[in-house]
Amino acid sequence: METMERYDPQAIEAKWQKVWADEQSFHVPNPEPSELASGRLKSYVVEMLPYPSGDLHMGHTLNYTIGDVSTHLRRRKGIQVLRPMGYDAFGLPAENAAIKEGGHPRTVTERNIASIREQMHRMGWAIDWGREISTHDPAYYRWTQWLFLRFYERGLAYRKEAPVKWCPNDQTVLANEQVVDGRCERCGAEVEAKSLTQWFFRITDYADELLDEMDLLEDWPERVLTMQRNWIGRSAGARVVFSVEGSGEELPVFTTRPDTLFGATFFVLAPEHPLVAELVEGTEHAVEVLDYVRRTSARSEVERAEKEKDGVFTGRFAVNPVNGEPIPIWVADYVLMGYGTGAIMAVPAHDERDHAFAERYGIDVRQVVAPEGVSLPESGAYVAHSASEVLVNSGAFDGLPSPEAKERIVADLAARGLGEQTIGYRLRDWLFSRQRYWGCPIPIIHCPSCGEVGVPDDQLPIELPDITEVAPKGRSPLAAAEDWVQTTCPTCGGPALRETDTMDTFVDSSWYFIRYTDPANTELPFDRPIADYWLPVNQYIGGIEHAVLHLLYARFFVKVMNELGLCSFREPFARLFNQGMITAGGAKMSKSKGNVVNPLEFAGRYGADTVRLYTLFMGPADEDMDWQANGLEGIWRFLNRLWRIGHEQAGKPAGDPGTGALARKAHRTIAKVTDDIDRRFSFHTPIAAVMELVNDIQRSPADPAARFATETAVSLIQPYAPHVAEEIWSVLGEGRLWERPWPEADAPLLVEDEVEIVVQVNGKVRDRLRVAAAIDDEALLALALASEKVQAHVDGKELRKTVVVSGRLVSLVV
RNA sequence: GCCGAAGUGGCGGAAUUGGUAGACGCACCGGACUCAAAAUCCGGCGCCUGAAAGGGCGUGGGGGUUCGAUUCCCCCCUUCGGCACCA
Repeated sequence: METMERYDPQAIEAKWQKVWADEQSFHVPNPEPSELASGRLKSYVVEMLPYPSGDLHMGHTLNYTIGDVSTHLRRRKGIQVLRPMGYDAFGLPAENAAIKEGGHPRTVTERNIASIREQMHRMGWAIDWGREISTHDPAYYRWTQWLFLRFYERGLAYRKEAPVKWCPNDQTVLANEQVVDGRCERCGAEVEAKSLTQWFFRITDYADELLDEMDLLEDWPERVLTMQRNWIGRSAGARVVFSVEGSGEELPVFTTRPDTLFGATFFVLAPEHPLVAELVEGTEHAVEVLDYVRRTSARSEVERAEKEKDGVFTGRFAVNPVNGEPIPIWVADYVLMGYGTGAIMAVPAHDERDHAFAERYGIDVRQVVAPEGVSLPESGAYVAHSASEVLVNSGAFDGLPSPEAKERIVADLAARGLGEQTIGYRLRDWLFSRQRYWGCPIPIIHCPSCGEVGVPDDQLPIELPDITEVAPKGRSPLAAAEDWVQTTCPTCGGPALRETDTMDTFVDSSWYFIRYTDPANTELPFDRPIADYWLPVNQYIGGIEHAVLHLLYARFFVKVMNELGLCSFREPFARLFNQGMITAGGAKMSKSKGNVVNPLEFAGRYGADTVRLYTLFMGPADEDMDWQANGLEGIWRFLNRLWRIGHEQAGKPAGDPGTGALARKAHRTIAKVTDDIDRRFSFHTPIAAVMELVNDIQRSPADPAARFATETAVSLIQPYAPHVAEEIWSVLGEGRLWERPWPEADAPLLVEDEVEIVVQVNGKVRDRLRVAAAIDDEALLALALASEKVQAHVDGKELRKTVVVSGRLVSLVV
């Protein structure tokens, strides 16, 4: 036998990567204005852009290989596919690295970008490099600032003093979404409560749209939608106005149980409630109450939640609007200022927390709803509410079912101006200002006479000044750049100061997927017709960790951009795929644990194709997977086998494959691979299917369909392993594989002409018969009954029932 | 506590609409080739029982529906994820 070149992934991969780079094979130009409505098949595939940490990790490899498979498949189906890449370049890691090294964050970031770009090329991903963007580039953040100003003009970005979460380690405030179990999402430090003046986006104005417009999404994982729903936390209830006895001052509360109003036996204010100090001023309770408020503010969130419920009496009373009854007003930290009105009516008979509190302080418990027909137990009984209950002890409302009572009581209050139906949300406004250097400057000027003034558009971008001391000190390091801070007011021309906080990086990443469509635009963030042509994103791919961060913010941004007339779509991402996490030894990979697996290391040993295939072969891409390096061997063997078979078959004439078993297998494989990737988003099962096909070819290399089957296998594996597939194709097929049409299965050949039929007796498999697929049910039943193995179990017993499923089985009951 | 997802050989996993459980791969065992090794190829590989043919059991546990259940229903256990003093 002639000697054959060995499979040498390093040489092959370098060769094809050079071709793709030189020819810009994956560059997709925007359509001309006249082509926008051409009805041409197009698709927009975006993967969450990487934070340029310098090293490509397994998460990137999985993410971008999924995107690559989707992209190649769509492209070869004749669809014009946009698939760009960029860098989420602002943020703490680069800044912290720079502080450690003594360099500038920009230097560190740009070095990392160069490195990660190089590694992406090395993996052979089919990216349109002509649209590369980076969020730290003034040409990009100019438009982040421009968008901020549009939000600001509409009152959707505002500054206020509020209780906020502060990370003592990162020396900056955090958004609610960045606090996990009372800790900083990034560094794990326990967050502190502070009251500071900060910038917010009014995302709460969009709570209903963020919930209701989930209907516009084509296909998102249910778990992400559930997390967003939980996060927004919409609940229907009522606003009921109590008043302070004596002063008449209004004390509105939010409740989901207005039917229990007659059971309110006390009233509670959050310690941060603005009326607390006023209520106790000059009374004997003042010292104790103010002391309690001080102690509470020193407690962390976690501490507050875990300790036993406590509180103090203010000495004042609130008037219950349903019966005029005065009830004592307490201050307790189990009531949160951030939800509802920061005040509650407490109904200890029907709320566990209120009950615990009442027990501790000896407050009355008054039952006001009970299961229908049940006579009232002695006073003080605690009843958890159940499905069907009627009111008791509630004056004119006694006997009414709870749901009806809710409406009637609120209607009654509304008539007196003391209540209304309303909706409560858990979602808070998005706190986006940060006291750090390496972020997008907020384009605002503070003028002693004009107040807060937006920077005029023609002065954008407000560039981040170069400063040497970027370490955080609890206020923005930018404040130290005096030449930069000192400016003139655009309105009055007088001396003024620049805003020194920077934006959260989640602002940068809330619109980048639109910038890709028009990355060089110097007039606008993007051209509306072009953006409308490509968006919404047909396939968005990324990690689950952004379920309520980036994915919620980006949806909010797009809704506002839509209302600003910048685009006509309401949702950014039609379909979302969340890939699982790749762990090492069952644990999340991290530098501190020293268990980081570097894909490039394995690409150096086996080639990028093997690494790409293996990351997808490990398991379902949307589940977590543990990295087992020895599994790579199986993929390596498979590619070597494909290589050998490809070269063997290349020496044979390409005759008629016929309609034999191997030809049929090839067609079935085409159908399965296409369906699995396209419809099921199953990326690992197609690999197994192609392996099966290759195993079959190996068993019968002289089959008339062997060459066709080999071409098919190479063609089907191309989206996963584009280099080796291309190389084999160059000796086996015509043209360039990445430009070849995706194979189509021949429907008649998908049907087997002979099938295996299972015969069950009383539910147990007793025989398997090979029969013609076209056999009719009667003949099949006769054949089954004729089987010796079957007869051994039927054995003269009475046949009670027979079931024949054509092409599958015969089931006999005796 | 509430919500969601999952539990299948030694391991990763497959079984798409209720119809052959364990595809494909790893590991392991045996064989061929080789002076030998590597590579490659062929075969075996759920558990129990049996010389074999076969038989029994088997998809976290228990029940149910069905001719037939990994798949549907009920109860329970475990793991993971989210939310959590949200009134």
